[in-house]
Amino acid sequence: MQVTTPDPSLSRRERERLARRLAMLDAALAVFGEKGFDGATLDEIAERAEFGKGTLYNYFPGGKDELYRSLFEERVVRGLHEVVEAALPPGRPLGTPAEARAAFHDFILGLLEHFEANRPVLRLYMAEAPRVIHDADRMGEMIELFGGFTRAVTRAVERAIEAGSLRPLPALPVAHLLIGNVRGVLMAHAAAECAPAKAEVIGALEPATTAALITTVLFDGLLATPADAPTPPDA
Amino acid sequence: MQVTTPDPSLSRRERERLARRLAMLDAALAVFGEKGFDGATLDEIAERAEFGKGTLYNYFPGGKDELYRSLFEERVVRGLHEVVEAALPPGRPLGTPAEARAAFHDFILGLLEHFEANRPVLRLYMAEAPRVIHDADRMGEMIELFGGFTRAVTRAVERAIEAGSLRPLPALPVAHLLIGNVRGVLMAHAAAECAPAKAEVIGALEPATTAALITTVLFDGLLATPADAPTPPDA
DNA sequence: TCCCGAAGTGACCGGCCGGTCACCTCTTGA
DNA sequence: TCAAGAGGTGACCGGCCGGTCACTTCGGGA
Repeated sequence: MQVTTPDPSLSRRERERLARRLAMLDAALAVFGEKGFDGATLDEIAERAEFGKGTLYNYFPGGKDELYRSLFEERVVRGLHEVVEAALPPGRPLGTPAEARAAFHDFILGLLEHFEANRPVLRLYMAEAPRVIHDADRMGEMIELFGGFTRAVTRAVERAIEAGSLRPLPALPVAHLLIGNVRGVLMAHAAAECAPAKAEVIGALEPATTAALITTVLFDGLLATPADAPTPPDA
Repeated sequence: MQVTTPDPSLSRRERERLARRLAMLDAALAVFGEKGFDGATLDEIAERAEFGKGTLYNYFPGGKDELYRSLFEERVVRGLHEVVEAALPPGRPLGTPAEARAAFHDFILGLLEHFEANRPVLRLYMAEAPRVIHDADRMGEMIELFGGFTRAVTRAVERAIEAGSLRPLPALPVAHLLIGNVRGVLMAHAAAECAPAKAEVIGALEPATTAALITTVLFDGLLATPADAPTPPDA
């Protein structure tokens, strides 16, 4: 994640600044992820980033809030965008049911694998995003931040509906459902990781299996059909 | 809610004690719901409940934590149980696809209506439950608390699968998906209520419409079928 | 080599809040 | 009527943490 191409056009000074900024964001991600926004302390973030606390304010004058917002912009939301751009680019054909199914399956799997590989981001997303419910301004910002992602998914759903490969349902709520299903599974991941002793209540969670299940349920439906005997996509 | 049958078998003293306890829980629910666990102060809870702060410790010796846990047990989880008991009792027939569809539709609608009528509980559930990710012990308790609810839904799914009305998929993940879909919509409710200015990004949210949509997607699937023209269950 | 300013630092401050406890009040029962 | 104690109270305490700022360090140019 955050491949940080060194970009030789920058002066040494500038590159150093950028690297330090990233180190601070890394530390902040780790601490916010472990302790949550309120539980995290700037002292601990500064210590892990190996900078004095005062230096944090050079890079993030807005303090804790700005650190937090930057983390959401640069780690959480950017990751979501990368996944949707990879799996559902505007050019990807969705004209047949099989194409639509494959594309959304890739999207679901992409999300699962992305967060599998970025646990601290997952924890931040799962535990800290809902926090903003308590603050209308922050909630507004958050909706705006995630809006681009939701819109991209919605557009893909619209295209598939217009092409006749998906049922003519309202696209926005369908996109929400798609995303919500993955979010639910990711929440279970995070919970299982946090309390491994109770993990059996949650069930198996490999990305591939899970993506197959979600795709089956969402696209083919739960109801039994005559074609059921030759359809064993479960674990 | 919390109908609080006065129960004449109790002495006046005991009834008063119970009433005060409920008043405190009401106040705590309101404050936790508005400010979140960390943002809520015992002073404000005590003030709203019209008791001195010290009195809180007579009723909830464990302080803030116990108040919080009691709220989850007595408001959040109890509400979920009531919904599942009403819509998916062990005796309800699930033998045909139509029966299964109807039962789970009732369940989904029941959840939506329950939280529509209990906004503070909704806010607590949505914003504060994920907080426990940062604490393995609390997460364990929470999983245990919600376990009964999940198990009840899982059993209903199992019954429907055994009866042949649902596809033979693993029941537990399917139950998670069911619950997760509703949770996603409820999250959108909470978000829209918090930042009404941005609500258009989220879409319409009446319980009946939403329940119909979720049921259609989950049970019939998203893929277009030949029977699509005569199937307009959208808003 | 020395000077200067940009960058880094961490001790300190002020406010906040969970929890305590010495005091008060009000009921009860004799 | 009054004594006793159960129950209620809120001022206070101690610790914590976000944010500040006077001081130090460092690098680069003259």
